[in-house]
Amino acid sequence: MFDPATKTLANAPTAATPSARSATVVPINSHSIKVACSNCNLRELCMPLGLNRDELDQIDSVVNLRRKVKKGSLLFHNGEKFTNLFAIRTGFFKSYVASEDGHEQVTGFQMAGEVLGLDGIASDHHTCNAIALEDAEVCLMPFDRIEELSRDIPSMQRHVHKIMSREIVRENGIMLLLGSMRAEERLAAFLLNLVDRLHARGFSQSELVLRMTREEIGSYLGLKLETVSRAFSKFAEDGLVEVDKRNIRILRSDLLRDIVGRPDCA
Amino acid sequence: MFDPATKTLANAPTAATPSARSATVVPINSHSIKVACSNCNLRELCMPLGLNRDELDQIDSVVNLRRKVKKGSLLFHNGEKFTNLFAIRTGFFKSYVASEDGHEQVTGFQMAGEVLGLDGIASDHHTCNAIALEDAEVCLMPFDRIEELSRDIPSMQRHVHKIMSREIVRENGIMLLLGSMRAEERLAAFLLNLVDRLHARGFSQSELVLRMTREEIGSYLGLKLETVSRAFSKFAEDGLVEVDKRNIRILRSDLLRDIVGRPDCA
DNA sequence: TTGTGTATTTGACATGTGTCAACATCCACG
DNA sequence: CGTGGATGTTGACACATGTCAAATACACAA
Repeated sequence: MFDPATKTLANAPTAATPSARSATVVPINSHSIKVACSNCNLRELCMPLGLNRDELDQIDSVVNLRRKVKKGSLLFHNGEKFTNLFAIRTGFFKSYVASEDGHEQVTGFQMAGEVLGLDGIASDHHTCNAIALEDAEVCLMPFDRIEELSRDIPSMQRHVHKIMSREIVRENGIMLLLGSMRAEERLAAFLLNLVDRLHARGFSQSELVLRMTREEIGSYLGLKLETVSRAFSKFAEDGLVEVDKRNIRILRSDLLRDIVGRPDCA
Repeated sequence: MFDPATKTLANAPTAATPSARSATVVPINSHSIKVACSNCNLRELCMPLGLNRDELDQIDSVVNLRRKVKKGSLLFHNGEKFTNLFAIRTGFFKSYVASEDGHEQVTGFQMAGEVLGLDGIASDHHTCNAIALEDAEVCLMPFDRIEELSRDIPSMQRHVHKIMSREIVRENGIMLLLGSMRAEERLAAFLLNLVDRLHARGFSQSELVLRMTREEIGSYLGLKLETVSRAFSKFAEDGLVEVDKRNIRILRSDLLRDIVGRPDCA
């Protein structure tokens, strides 16, 4: 039907040396390979702007470990001791909580430049799980070092606060979605949100590849997978999107926006 | 039927001088009235423990304004410039977001010792609204001063981070509730959560007075007010609670817990 | 290549919750 | 001491979404 974006989520080189494949924690030698925050092309997404050379060096000295996470494996899990925040360099994650009876509720999907693990600060232990939906690489940010840096660098401190507040605001939005929207409104909001975030990372405004199953979308949106599937079919039928499995092309984002905005437009 | 708790939410003296009633912002003279954080009986709820005299004095110098908020009036609203966090001293609030079409989604109910306004940090403007459900008094905490303090006092810094993380974790729980629970499970979870928080403040483990309408409960839980009412009636019929308007007595918290835990126990 | 399991779509039907309406109750206020 | 509006309860019915089932397509391993 159409040619979905095949570009990987980050512009970072994906050709990891095969010999390093098996290691899960990779120390970075900042002399040989310049892979520190200071020259990371995602810096503007996950670090404050306007830092001077000295401040960047301080950050580099804190964020110097990477971890590769294979598709399907956990980055952290409920109950695990909290020590690091994780900045996603490449790949795509879902975070979720599990209720006592085993039900899984997806609480978010995270992509390059976003931060995982904020839930762990409250009690020194993670309260949710994060799993890679595709092969991924994350930067480890030891939280006590982040706090030290925040004390030295006010813009860093403000940045950390903004990241946490942003997550609170995001979840407020999800509560609105879960509490008052109907199936098609939810899916429309979801698609627009995803494509916006991808666009901010240099991808198409209209094409996206879903990294998650219908069931995972449904969990996130408080719907069953069949309902998600039907909503996709409805959108396709109405000419709002083209759907080819997980390849989505948005044809009428204006109409999708209308659906989100007005609860009663069928 | 029974005698609901009539005690006000905080143990602080409620007899404000009538002359001060009209003022909305009341500067505190720490010499004449000792009403600073350092001797506030809610300190253990909203400030870090283990601070020394000097650190407490620093906090007192930052948190020195109070605001009275009459029942039904806004503490802050969407779009308003963010400058302060608010610690609730007495009273009860709801926070809510509004969608474009006017729908209101309650995002939380806050009581004494809890903090409001964290949503504003992300963009320097509030993104939700907070309204007093009963006459209330809050302490104003200028956020830039809080950040200064956090740089000087590591335990203060950690405390601020924990408060924000706690909010993230709370909202994760609400997402689980909204995404996967049914009406009675939601209401049971809601009641248990409320009574727990009240109990932590010295109130009964079994009796509570709801400060919000059925409609507000419904908005928070993603239900219509009639559904909330029916769920209350069902609980009463089954002998789990006694319901007399907004006065609730929990008779079988064990069974309420069962309802929350097991989705399919009718 | 064939086989096996996962993911997705679609249909038929069930049901939980929403919608609408009537009524009861209570509080604020004249 | 009434009275009107907000709040809460309950019933009848509608409908959006869940549930169950079947068919298809695809990915991946043998």
